[in-house]
Amino acid sequence: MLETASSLFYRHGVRSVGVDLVVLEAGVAKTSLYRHFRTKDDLIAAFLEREDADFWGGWDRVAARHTDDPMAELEAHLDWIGERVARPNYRGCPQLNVAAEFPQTDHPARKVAAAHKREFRRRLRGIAERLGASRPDELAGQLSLLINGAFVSAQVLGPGEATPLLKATARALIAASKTA
Amino acid sequence: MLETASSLFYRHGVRSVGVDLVVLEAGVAKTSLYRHFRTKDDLIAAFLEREDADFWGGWDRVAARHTDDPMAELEAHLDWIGERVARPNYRGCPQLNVAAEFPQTDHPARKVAAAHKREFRRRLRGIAERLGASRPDELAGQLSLLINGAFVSAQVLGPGEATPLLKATARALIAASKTA
DNA sequence: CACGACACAAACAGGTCTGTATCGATCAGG
DNA sequence: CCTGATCGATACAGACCTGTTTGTGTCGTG
Repeated sequence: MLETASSLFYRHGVRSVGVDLVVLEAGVAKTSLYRHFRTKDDLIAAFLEREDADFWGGWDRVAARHTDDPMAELEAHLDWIGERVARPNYRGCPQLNVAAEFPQTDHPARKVAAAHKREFRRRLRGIAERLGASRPDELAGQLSLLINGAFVSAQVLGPGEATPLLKATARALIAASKTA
Repeated sequence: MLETASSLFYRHGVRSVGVDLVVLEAGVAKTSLYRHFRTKDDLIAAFLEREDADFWGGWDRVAARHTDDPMAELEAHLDWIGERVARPNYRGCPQLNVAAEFPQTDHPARKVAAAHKREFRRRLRGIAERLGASRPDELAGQLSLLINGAFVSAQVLGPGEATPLLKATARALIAASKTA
């Protein structure tokens, strides 16, 4: 059920998918949905938590293959992210999409999204430290801007452009982070 | 009327603002609104066109002060953008927000947003060429990712962090664009 | 077998949405 | 002063939304 809702929410946007469509597509009764999720807002938050877990699952799988080489790890992450962004049905980062759909920062889903982006920057800072950047938090911020930019720029990027652009940019930023 | 609609749309999101609220706030009749805009979708497209014109108005005003120094022009743009992003009521780039709210790429407002982002990259390429980058289109793509990333990362950036982060990143990218 | 927890189905309540229709007021030009 | 165009106000149509209620079935466990 949550999987069906997640797929619908991601493809068509959270606000344009009603609970009636979710229960129809999932083949469950509306009472069942409301037993597991108190409100639709809770369902949206659960959707983002699921996406969050999926994202870090993929991240950790990549990171585990490069425990001793932070540069290789970062490039592997950018490969993976660039490939995902270039997919034909890519519709942007779900966390950013939901944040754009709900301006209220106290919405339960917004809290999930904010935590996700904080964690994202935290992990980038870890890599920046291991890379020996002189100001790791600055490098993490730069990489965070870069990758979030890629998430929202899929439409304007040419096919296959994302990955090389991400990697070239990251290399330039890392080189600069050591000289200063 | 369009100004009222634009303010409401930007602050609360397009989908959560109904035409009834627009006409109430604008002090006009709904018949008048529908005389000037055939549908709400047309009103949304007009909202983005207005934002587009405003954005390039500000851009051109900045550019006019630095016609002979592309580096100074870019830094001035980043100053202006960073300041805007750091404002307390900043709610992201309206073009990106609407794109996130409407997955259908054939929505009239999506066409305005796509054209805006193409124009954005086109102008950045002009600056990259004048800067003497060896691959100006690549540098423009990098700067485009960077700035769009800043647009969506306002929530996660610390106060006053945006501008120095943007400028430091741009300098690193420009330095790298000349050596390669 | 019996019971309780959970499932589906379907109707409903109360509200909101876009877009239209109707009516009266105002105002400018001939 | 008359006519026509534009405006505001209001009610309405028809659809959609979230969430609840009611009733019926079904399954696993004691």
